[in-house]
Amino acid sequence: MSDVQYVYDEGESRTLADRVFEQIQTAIVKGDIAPGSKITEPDLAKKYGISRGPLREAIRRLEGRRLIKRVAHVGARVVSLSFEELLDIYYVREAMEGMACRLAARNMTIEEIASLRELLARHEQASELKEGVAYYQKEGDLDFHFRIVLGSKNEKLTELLCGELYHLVRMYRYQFSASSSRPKRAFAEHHRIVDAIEQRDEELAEMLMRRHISASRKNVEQRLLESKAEQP
Amino acid sequence: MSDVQYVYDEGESRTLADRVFEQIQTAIVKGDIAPGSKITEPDLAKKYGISRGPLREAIRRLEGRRLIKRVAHVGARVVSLSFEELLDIYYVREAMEGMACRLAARNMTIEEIASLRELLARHEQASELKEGVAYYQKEGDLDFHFRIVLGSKNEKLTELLCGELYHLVRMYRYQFSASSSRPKRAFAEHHRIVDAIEQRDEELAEMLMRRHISASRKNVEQRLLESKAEQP
DNA sequence: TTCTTAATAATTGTCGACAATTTATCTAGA
DNA sequence: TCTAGATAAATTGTCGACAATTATTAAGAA
Repeated sequence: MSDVQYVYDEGESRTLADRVFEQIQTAIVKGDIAPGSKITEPDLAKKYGISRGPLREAIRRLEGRRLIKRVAHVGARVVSLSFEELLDIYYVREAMEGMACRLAARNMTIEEIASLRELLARHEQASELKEGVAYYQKEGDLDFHFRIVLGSKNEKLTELLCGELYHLVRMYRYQFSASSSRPKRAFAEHHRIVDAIEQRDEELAEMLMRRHISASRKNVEQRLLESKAEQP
Repeated sequence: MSDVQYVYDEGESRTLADRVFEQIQTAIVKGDIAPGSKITEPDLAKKYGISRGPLREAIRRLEGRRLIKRVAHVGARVVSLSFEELLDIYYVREAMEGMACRLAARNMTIEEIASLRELLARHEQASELKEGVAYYQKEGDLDFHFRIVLGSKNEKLTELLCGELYHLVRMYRYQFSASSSRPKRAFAEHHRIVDAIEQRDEELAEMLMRRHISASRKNVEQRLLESKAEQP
């Protein structure tokens, strides 16, 4: 009587290595494992209660996502964040999300566009309540960008942005608390972007998104200069 | 049948998993392992003369590079190539290499620019000899794009393009023999791009690169339509 | 025949042990 | 006291064995 085991779905039927991969990824992004710190296999294995086999597979995947760097026979370290890399990422985002926005203006359905507007409205409300700082800056803003990327209907674009770059973006936000400090203006820009998408104006949609991200970058650059002037 | 192939040492102190990773990657790109075919761990382990441990680590890295897709408890398959994905890749390249070209106009040294011109001259010669088909289409064209990406001095851009996307591009070229079939025009475009870089005209450099890649994409789209018209 | 189902084979997932290499520690000599 | 070399400890790399899951085959009933 081999009863089918539809119970026991607790953690889905993913593999140990898969789950640990995500756990470590989250830990790195949130800073629970400090940037630049060493990854010691026996320690981590003990911490997550698994053997080194699956752990090493997870580490190799993290390496592929460029969240850790490995040297043969020496070990792996969590990547360390630098201002230069942050700026590099902004340029990549400007290019890719600009293109995503162009394609979104071409391919998003009217339902998706309506849902996007709804999202903006919710953010606006939440940010009014909290004086436009907390919620918006953390995950809310990325939600908006996330949806536009999905709206491009371009799989490769989505993979590269959502599957790789956004983890780094979140990592910076968590640890540098790099909130854009210009929520009002950012909101206005978001609205104009949706307008352009709704009007199917690809050219304008791309341009507005690029300006939007470019403005964030300049903001960061500005603050970098100021902090350098303060304590040289 | 003790087929002891791939026993060349190279003397490098890399790890087994690292070497097998590259070997499999090359095999996939060149089509020695067919797209869509299943990756069976015991088979591959025997073929490369290693145990399943390092092999699995290599597979996890390939998974990260999106050259193979894995399903838990079922196995891994080499990605299968589709026309849609090829077009998706063109859009990503248009965006990212356009930005790379803009940054190259800003950051390339005059030595690098001179070297780039030299490369073009060499390609031109080689392609005249071979009637502008063979060498240029394979690796030569990618060399050009490769250098411009490096010239951007943007690490993230370089990682994403050279470390991930270009493998797929080469894979398509090898297996679809997707040579651009417009070598003369492509050459002219390359020259104008270098001109713009040399003049430090970021705006123009980006625009020309985008047009260049966009034209290739349209070329492919056109051929797709034709082949569909022939045998529907 | 065709579908269901049990038994079997093959493949993937996990583990612990051992080897190779690096890092840390300690002693000897100047 | 400091450096150099040797020794010891710790960490990474590799392997083979076993468990868990899935794919395949065979047999039987509608």
